[in-house]
Amino acid sequence: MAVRARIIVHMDMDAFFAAIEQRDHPELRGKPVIVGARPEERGVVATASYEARRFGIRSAMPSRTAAQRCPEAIFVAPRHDHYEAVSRQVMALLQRYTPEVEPVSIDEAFLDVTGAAANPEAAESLARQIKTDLRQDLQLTGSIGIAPNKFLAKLASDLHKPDGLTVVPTDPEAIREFLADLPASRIWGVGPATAAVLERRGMRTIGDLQRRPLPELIRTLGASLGPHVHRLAFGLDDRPVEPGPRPEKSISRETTFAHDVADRQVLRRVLLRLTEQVGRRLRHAECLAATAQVKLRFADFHTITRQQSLPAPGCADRDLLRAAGEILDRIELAQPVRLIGFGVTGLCHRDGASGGHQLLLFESPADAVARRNAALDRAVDHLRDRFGDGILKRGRWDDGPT
DNA sequence: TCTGGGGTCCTATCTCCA
DNA sequence: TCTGTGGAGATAGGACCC
Repeated sequence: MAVRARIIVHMDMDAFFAAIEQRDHPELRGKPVIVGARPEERGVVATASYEARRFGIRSAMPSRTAAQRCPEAIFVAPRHDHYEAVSRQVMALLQRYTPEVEPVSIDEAFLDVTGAAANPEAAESLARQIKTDLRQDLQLTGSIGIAPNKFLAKLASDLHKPDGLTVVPTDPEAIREFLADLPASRIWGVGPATAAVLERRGMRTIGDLQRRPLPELIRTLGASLGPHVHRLAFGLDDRPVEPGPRPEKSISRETTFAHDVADRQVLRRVLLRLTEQVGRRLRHAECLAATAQVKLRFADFHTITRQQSLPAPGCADRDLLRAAGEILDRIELAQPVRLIGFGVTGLCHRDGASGGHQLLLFESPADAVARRNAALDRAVDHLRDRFGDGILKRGRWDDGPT
């Protein structure tokens, strides 16, 4: 019996953050709205409304440039917690149609509707119903692509934004034609650096890639990226839709200074705050981390990361702070710093452990200290959850909070 | 123009150890 | 005891994505 082709839907919300702000604040509707840093700050545009995009404003553009291009633009500070709550509503809405929903980011998801729709026509009608529900229930719009696989569905959802619906043909020859004229950079994994390498070898469009043999792409892009790009150029992609949230693999926090900082004590103070924020998120996620990492970006934009393994996987502020401090002390500050960050990787779930330290029948003095520190961290987290970050401040780098 | 923040994945290199 | 080798893990950085 022949296996029926899969039907994959990709749903991508239109100008998500800006659309939520315009929905919640009617006075912003029809106006150029920019969610992101204010123009006088060092920062960029997170999302621009379609009215702002008409002025050439795009995500990741410096806010200062955006203000120059559109002086009447209204800048709004991002409300990430709110956008995440709306995102959960969107994902719940999609779950009405199939349990096979894979959230890809805060504003997009893949759905495998092979079981829910008998054919592409039925999938198209299902997609129209999703768009109607989004508009009626959440007063938001999204663009949808329907295709035999994830790569093509994502490509299709982007072709007719905003509020678009694009169906990709299923016939391989038609797929090849559909892709041929698109720039090579439309392939997942081909960013500016790889696109430049391809361009230097005369490969500008996906059609150019289709005409090159696999060994040439492997020579050009390597043993991993070469075959990946070759398959996608022909629209071949067998990655399954994986429902449910993805497990976290790292947690980090970073901040860019308004003015570059050369004072090591200032860097330590900021690093302390970032480390505590990461520790709190780690404990909320009930995870332990194996590795701590400090990131510095210097005035000339050169960026370095330095990491070290923790003595044992943990989530206690004291352990994270010790590692962060040791890493920072090892770094020579040849020039002022514009960005500092702290992160943890090598995460594992804290199954059955108490604050990262197993409860023991006969507790050693070190275990007792660790247990008391874990209890202290939990108490501090609880207070900060209720009253905000400013409620407690650590007295010294290696102190408990006071 | 002057370049955020939070992630994932891949690769190269180094170090340690058997 | 010394040397060579290969694998595993740690580390650093680059590219990419939203």
